[in-house]
Amino acid sequence: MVRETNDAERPLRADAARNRTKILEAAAQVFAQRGLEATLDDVAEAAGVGVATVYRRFPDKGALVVALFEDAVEEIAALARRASDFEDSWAGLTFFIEEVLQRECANQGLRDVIVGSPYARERMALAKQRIGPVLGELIARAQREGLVRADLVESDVLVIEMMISTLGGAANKAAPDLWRRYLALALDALVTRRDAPRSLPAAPSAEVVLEALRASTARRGALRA
Amino acid sequence: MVRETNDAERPLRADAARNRTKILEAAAQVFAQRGLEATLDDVAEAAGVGVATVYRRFPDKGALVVALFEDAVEEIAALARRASDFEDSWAGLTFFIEEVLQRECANQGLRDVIVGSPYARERMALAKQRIGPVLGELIARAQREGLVRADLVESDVLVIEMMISTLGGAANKAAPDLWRRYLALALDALVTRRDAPRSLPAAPSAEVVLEALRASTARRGALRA
DNA sequence: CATCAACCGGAGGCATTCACTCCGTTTTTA
DNA sequence: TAAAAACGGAGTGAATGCCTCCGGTTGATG
Repeated sequence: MVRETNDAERPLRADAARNRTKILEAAAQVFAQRGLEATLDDVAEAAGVGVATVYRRFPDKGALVVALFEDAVEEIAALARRASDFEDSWAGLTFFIEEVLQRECANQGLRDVIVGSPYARERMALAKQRIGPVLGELIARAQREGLVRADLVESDVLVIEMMISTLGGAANKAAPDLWRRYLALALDALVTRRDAPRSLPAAPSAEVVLEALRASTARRGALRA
Repeated sequence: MVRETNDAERPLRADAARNRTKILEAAAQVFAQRGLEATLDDVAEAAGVGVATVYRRFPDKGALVVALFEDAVEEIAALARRASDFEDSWAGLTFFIEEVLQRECANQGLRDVIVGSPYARERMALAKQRIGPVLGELIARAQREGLVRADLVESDVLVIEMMISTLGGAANKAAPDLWRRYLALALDALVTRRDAPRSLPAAPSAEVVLEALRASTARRGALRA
């Protein structure tokens, strides 16, 4: 799952290698749950390790983030290619949107990376350059076939995913599938025409939704006292 | 526009009253643009006044926020009532959503208040208790008339407004009307059935959109380096 | 089993941010 | 003109967060 020690260097001592793994696992867990705003101290604690040990393996927070998420980003690029191979372009498009959204909602850290965290900014910019055209072509095909509204633009998809994942990630504990409701709603907006609306996954109680709402906008300072 | 000095107290000195006004105006401006995460030091500077002067007039940040936004919140409650008076329930609903959204997008501070900033939390909770039923009834009426999808729920409206205003507020400088595009999209999702999609306000360049995206999720730490 | 490089932990260092206060000076009012 | 009111902005204290230092421990090696 994670690349072993650098190729040209002598292997790590057994305990060091063990700790490196523990760190990556803990980081995956912590960043997924709390996003990149989690501290390396948090990661260290979750790994049952001192902070210094983390910094001994990874020069800084950004390095750890990149190590953790480059696979995930790669996977998204692969999803775009798979989506564009669908016979049914609309199915391909929804496939892509849903798969990405699911990953973003399950993983706040991934979402931060995608939306442009400076910890992995240019890495992500590169990926976007590859994904963009593929996605754009898929949309164009769906439009040619009259399945998707003609005025839809590639960046709309990004925006929609960002809007939904903001809520989805925050709601994760109380209502892990809340995002599916708004995905369904969004998809209904993308088609050229429809008769009956597709059925929506059930909404949780208003309290849960409101709480998710608040959590999702937690720009510090604005929302914490 | 803003209430004068407290009723029972002796009137402020001329310069003090003048400054109080300048502070409120500056705060309105600053909070609108940058949200409640703006500092009282920022407000003071914008007002051309020392921080102490701000604190002399308002015991703390929360007091200033409440003084600034209670009218705006009240106005939203009024909008809900006006909306429910519409003959055409769908028109009423879209009226409400659009008016609120416009205010939220033009005013990040208002958005923070609505979404649950602790600076005005219970104030807002009270307002929601009044607005909720009115909005709920309006939705129910539109559903009875077959205009709005049957599975729409009151909190959905809140969620949609929050999702769009997140983006809209952030995009304010580069693309002040970007939110209208996603509002149009969202409305297309709410109706029971439609043939042609309503036309969408034009999308700005992808760069602008991406930048807005990034700005809108600026949870500090996750996105600032 | 002895040696020592590699590794470990976690207490700080350092820089930043932000709400709020203190106090010597200035302005208003009576 | 003098006292009361108000002023400004440097300063305080409390977080927060990235990262480092260093005295002690542990694992590979002969």
